[in-house]
Amino acid sequence: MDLYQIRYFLTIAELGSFTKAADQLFISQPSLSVGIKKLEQELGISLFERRGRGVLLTPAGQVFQEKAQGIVAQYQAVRQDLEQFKEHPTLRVGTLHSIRGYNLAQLIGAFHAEYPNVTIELHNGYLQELQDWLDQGKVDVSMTWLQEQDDSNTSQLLFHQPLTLAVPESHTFARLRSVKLTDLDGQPYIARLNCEFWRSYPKLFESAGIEPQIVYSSTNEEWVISLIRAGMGMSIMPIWTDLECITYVPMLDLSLSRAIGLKWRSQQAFEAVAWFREFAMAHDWQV
Amino acid sequence: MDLYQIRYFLTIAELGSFTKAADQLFISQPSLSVGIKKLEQELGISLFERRGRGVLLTPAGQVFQEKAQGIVAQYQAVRQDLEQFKEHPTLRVGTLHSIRGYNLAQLIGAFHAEYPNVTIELHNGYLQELQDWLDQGKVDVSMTWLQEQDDSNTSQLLFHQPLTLAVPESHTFARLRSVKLTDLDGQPYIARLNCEFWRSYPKLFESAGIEPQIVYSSTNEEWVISLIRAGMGMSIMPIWTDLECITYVPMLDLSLSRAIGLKWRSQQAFEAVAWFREFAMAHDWQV
DNA sequence: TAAAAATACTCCATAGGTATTTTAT
DNA sequence: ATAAAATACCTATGGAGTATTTTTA
Repeated sequence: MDLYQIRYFLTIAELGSFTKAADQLFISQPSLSVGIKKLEQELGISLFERRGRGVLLTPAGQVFQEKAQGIVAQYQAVRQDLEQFKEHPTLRVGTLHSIRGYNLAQLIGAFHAEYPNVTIELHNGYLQELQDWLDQGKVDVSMTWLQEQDDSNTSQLLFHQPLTLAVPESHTFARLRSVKLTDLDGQPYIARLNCEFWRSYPKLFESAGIEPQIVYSSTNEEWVISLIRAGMGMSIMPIWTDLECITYVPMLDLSLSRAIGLKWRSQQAFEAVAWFREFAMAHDWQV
Repeated sequence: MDLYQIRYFLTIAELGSFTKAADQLFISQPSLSVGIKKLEQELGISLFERRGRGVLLTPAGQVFQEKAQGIVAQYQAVRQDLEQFKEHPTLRVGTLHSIRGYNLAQLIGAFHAEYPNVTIELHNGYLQELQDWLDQGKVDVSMTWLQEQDDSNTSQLLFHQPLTLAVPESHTFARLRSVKLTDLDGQPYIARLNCEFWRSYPKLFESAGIEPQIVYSSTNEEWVISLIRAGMGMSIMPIWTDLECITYVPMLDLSLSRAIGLKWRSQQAFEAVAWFREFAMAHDWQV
C-alpha cells in the first residue's frame, strides 16, 4: 500500500466525491476510481458506497478513515523530523571517562560558534565502550586514547599528555624537585580505575619492589582529583593544567604519556564528522 | 512512499545487511539496493552507512527507524481492524424515539441468534435526525415512521400501529366503551413531543372546539407512559400491548394509525442490511 | 436529463529480476 | 581474496492520462 493511496482515500472521504477530490489532488477522476478500486481489493472490503451524486463512506470505510489519518500524520511527522535533522544535525561524540570536561568544553564551545546548526551529544564511556559505540553507529566520532596500531584512515592524533605523580600541595612531596618510584612505597594511593594504564600498574609497582597503600579507588577522574586535593592520597595521573591545590611532581624513573585523538569509522560520510575533525586539529589544546 | 519500502528499510536496519535482508524478504539484493537508494532520494538524506561487511544506520537512519516502526505498526493495526470488521460487521440501526425498546428487543435478540457475528449498534433519534444519519452514512438502516411517498427501493413497511387514547386504569374513562374527541375538553393531557402527529394535534383540538389542559409534555415515550400510569393525565398514543395499569379507550371520531417500517439508502451494498431487512419482514410483530 | 463514477485503452515510470562490476576488509 | 553492495540492463506491473460508457437521482 502506498501512502498516496491513503491521501487519495482521505480526500475523497472528506469531499464526498471522486470528481472534487480529483480536482483537488490534480489527477484525473478515472485515475482515482481505478486507484481506490485497487485499494479496496487490497483491503478486501468496500470503502465507499457509490451513489448517484457523490459517494459515502461504508462502515468499513469509516473504520479505515480514522486510522488512516493517524498513518498520514505519522508519516508527515517523520518527514518533519528528518527535515529537522537536516537543518540541525546531531553529532554524537564519544569521550573517554578519563578526559575531563575542562579541555573539551573549549573545543565544543568554539565548534558551536562556527557551526551553530550542529547539536553535539556527548557520550562518556570507557575505552572499549567507545569502540563498540563507534562500531555500532551509536556515536559518530570519539575522542579517546590512541594506540600505535590505529589507522590514519580512522583516527588522528590531537595531543600527547604526560602522566606523573599528583600530590596534595600540603604533602611533603610537593616541595621536592622530583621523586623516584620507590618513594611511593607505603604511601596512600588513589587508584584511577578508568585509566588506560591501570592494568599495568600492579606489574610496575611489583617490579620496583614497592607496594603503595591503595586507600581509595574511583572510576571518576573528578573524584580522584577531589580526593587528592582533600589530602587523602596521591595518584599517577595525566597532567591537567587547571588544577589548584594539587602539585605535580616529576618522576625520575617513570615516563608515561598517553596519546589522545579522534577515532571514527572509515567511510563515514556524515559531514559534521569531517567538520569536527578539522576543527579539533586546528584547536589549541594547551596541555 | 510505499509501505513496503519502510518494511524493507526496517529489515535491513535490523539485520545490518542488504544481502541478508534480501534473503528474508524474498527479493534480490540489487532490488533492495535500488529501492533503498530511491527511498534515500525521496527523503533527501542518507539512511545507511555502507561498509565493507554489511551496513550501519546513519544518525538520520536511526531517527527514521524509530518512527517508521510506528507507521508499520499502525498500518498493521488498520488491517487488523478491517479483518475484525469483516468477521464481526457492525450494523448501525437508527430507531425512532417513539418506538419502544419492547418491540425491537425481540427482533434484535432473534436476529443476533441467527447472525451471531453481526454486532448491532442502536442509534435513537427523531424523524429528521434518522433521515440525516441515513443520508450521511452514520446509520445503515432505520426503523422509522413511513410516509406515503417513501419508495419501495429504500423502504419497506413492517406494521401499522393505531393510536388511541390512553388513560390511567383508575380514571373514569377506563370503564367507558368509547369516548369522543369532545370528551377531552379540559382534561389533563400529556403531550408526546416526539410524536409524528403532534404538530397536527393543535388543529385537531381546535377544529373539535376543545382545549385539553396540557399538564406535562415529554419527548420520551417511557416517561409519558409513567406519567399516565401515575394518574397525571391522558394522551393519544400508539397502542403498546405490554402496558399494565393503563387502559386504551377507543375513540369514536378519531382514527389514527402510523406506519412503521425500515428505511435504507438505495444501492446500499452492506449485506448485513439485507439480512436485517429480510429478518424484520419475517418477524411476528405482535402489535 | 445531467452529474458523477466506471470502463477501455494507451503510455510510461518503476519495482523487480539477472549478470556483472566496484568497493572495502 | 572475498564478501557485500552498486551498477547496467531487461521485463512486467501498475499508476496516470484521454475518450467513452454506464449509472442513478
